[in-house]
Amino acid sequence: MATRKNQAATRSDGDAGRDKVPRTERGRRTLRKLLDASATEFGEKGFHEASVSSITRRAGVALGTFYTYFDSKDALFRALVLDLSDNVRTSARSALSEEMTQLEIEEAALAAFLRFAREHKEIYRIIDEAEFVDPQSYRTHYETIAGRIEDRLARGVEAGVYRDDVGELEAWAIMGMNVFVGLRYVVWGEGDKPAPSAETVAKGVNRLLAKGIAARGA
Amino acid sequence: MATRKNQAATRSDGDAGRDKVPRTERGRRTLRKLLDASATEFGEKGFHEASVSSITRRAGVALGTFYTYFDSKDALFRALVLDLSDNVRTSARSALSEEMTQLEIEEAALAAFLRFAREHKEIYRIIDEAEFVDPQSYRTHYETIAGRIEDRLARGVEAGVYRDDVGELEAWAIMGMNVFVGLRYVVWGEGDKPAPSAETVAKGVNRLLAKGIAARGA
Amino acid sequence: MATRKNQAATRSDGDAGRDKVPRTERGRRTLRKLLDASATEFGEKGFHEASVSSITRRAGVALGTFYTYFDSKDALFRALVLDLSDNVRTSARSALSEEMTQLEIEEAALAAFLRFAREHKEIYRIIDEAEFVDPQSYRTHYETIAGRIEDRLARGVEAGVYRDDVGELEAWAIMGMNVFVGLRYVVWGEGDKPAPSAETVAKGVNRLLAKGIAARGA
Amino acid sequence: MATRKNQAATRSDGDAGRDKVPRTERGRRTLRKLLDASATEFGEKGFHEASVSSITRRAGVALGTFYTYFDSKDALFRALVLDLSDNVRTSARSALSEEMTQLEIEEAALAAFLRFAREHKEIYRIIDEAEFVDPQSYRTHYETIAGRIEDRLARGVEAGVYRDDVGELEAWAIMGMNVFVGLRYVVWGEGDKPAPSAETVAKGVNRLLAKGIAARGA
DNA sequence: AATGAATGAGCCTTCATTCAT
DNA sequence: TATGAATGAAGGCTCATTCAT
Repeated sequence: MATRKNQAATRSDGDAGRDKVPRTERGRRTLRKLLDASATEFGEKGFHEASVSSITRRAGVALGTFYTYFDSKDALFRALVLDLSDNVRTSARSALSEEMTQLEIEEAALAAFLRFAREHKEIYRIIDEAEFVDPQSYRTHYETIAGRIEDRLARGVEAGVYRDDVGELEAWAIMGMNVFVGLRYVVWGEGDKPAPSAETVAKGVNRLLAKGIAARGA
Repeated sequence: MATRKNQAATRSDGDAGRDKVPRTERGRRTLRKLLDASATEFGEKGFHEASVSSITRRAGVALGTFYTYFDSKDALFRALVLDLSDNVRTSARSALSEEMTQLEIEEAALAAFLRFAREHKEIYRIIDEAEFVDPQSYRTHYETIAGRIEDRLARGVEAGVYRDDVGELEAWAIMGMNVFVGLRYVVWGEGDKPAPSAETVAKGVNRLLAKGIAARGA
Repeated sequence: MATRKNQAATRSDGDAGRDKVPRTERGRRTLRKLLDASATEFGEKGFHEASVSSITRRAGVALGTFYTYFDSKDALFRALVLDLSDNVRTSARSALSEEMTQLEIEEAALAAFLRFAREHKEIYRIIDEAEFVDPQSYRTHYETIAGRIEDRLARGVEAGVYRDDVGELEAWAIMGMNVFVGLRYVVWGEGDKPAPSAETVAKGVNRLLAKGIAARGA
Repeated sequence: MATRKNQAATRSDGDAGRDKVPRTERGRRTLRKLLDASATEFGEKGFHEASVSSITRRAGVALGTFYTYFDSKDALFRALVLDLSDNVRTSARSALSEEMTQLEIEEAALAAFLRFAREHKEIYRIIDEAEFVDPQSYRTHYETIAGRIEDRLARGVEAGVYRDDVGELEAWAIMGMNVFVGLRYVVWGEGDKPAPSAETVAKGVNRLLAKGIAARGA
């Protein structure tokens, strides 16, 4: 059949499909509106329930305009995951300083993440759904973060403030703690009483991280 | 349910849609085939990519037969999440014994979970996707597990083996560690070298849990 | 991207994609209705203007029913071309008899084709459009017909009624004459005066075929 | 035009939509680029698969520029068909001379057409597709050619070199032969052995035309 | 209980054409 | 004249669910 190149042939991963870059100022503004609208839409409805037409409606542009900037709904989702990953990193990084001890850095990083998540609750749904929509970026997202934690641990070992056998396993454990306390205290909140502050939660986790839960004499 | 707003008038929430219980032996066998087939299908494809017709094809029954046993695709998914939650619990419970110390219990529980996940890798995808398909069962799943951990922590505090200020926060942190090391070492594996055993991973996490990562003198 | 197997991946020619065979009597009736409706629709509008929904409307079935029997609009078109090729052949064959001379056979074949085209004017549009929709079946259609004509010529040579150097070239020339007089006198007709009968046209072409147009003495 | 019923209110037939004539040298160059690009594009993809944006990309101009020169995709197609018809005629005419006999003229005309088609294979696809895109120009194209052949036949009759009952029917038959041997030997070629020359094919067809295929004594 | 044909709402994507600059 | 962003109607296809047998 030589007809229709029937709708988006499932893109093989090798094919980069770089989203089109706008050449005018107006184009840049439209692209921004689409990205913002889609973050909200995906956060509220999840990938499958989200619709391109609803996204363009939110953005206040015509349906077809979407395809001026993205090859497909999938492509937009991928762009968004990258964007959010970047934002998390930037936001965490700016909370750290050279004068902190390694444990303080770890605590500050968690607090920064929790504050970010408080402002961008949709990040949980979007990242989590990447497991199904784009497994590669899901895996990359967590491996990247674990890698950064592991690097920090290595510096702590070097500095003699951490046991010298901590490594990758601990990095993944720390990431898991951070993600789940964020889910519990930031995304789901308390229900009745006010949610504890990001700093309170971070301090509690940091205590466990530093000393464990065993009683002194045990 | 946040999925397809199908022709069927949205059922009011009160209507539990109890799945039909088969009355004959033949019926019981068909139901079992459907459940097994759907676990595989959902594990491989995720909820949205999975299709009822593919599930019935795997099960070797006609499409229409599905609706003799389940009200909807969603209902099947819900049943599956409950089933898996139960299985995880049973499997963990059987690994514990009265003679263990609290920390040993915690370690054994994690090891049991990792072994279970090794056999049922699909559990990650299925539970995770519940966040989108049936948020309530997703939340309930994790709250239930956290609750069980918290109970064990309370017993440890009572017994004087844990610091007396550990509680819910620590329970969620522990659950997060467990989930993420499972994701890293069981679901994703090593790539090159053989994945570490469930016991090795559990021991490593338990050390962090007991003593933290700070160096002795720090 | 692991999502939607995005609409009919352009089928590679190797993949047969056999249309689904109905298992019940009702199914056979529905399939027949769809084939008839699509012949009319394609004949009236051509492939691109034809729409699946219009075809199902004509057939009096629901849109989705179409996909119970065909993988795609393309697949239906392919099936139709085969069907028409078969019908042309059958109709021509039944007009021939063993007692005819080779030239009489050739004339009878053309007359039969013209009568068929008179009843099924859509065949021209459908076959012609295959050049664009499914080039392979277009080429196959004409090569098959030319092959049949060539075989008949060979028999005439053997019998000594044709010059002994006629062959493939003459076969294609004959097919071209037949197709174009069909287009002129059957499909387009006369406008004012009544169109000549199939037999009249066939006789005229046969005279050219037998003796050419040169004057006796020339 | 049988294509897209676009937003634009269907233009009444009276409005010829004369393509805009460029006033500057730069304009003339742009128009030429567009025409050349579209001949290639339509030849490669056919009308429906061809896209205005691909044509402008080939031509190296912006999308919007297209509408400076043509009212629509259809208008461009129509212009192209006329252009090709003209080219065929010019090319054939230049191959004929006053000294030739009528049969020699017929042979030379076919040879010239075949040579032209060899250089412009796209002509087949474009003319054929006119049947669907612009039926009027399709019909006109063939009626014009048949008319020219008929005129030549009349001259042959007058000169006494043709039987005196040849006329329109023979004209259409001749055109059909010419078109189909072109399709067979020029457009599709041989596959393995080199395609026969235009002259060889023309000579073969001319023999059939002059004397028919019946054996001498038959 | 089982079967499989039938239903139709829903949504992604294409692309000719318009328009503001 | 040229540019390229914006528009939106249109249509192919999917698949959960229903229904007649």
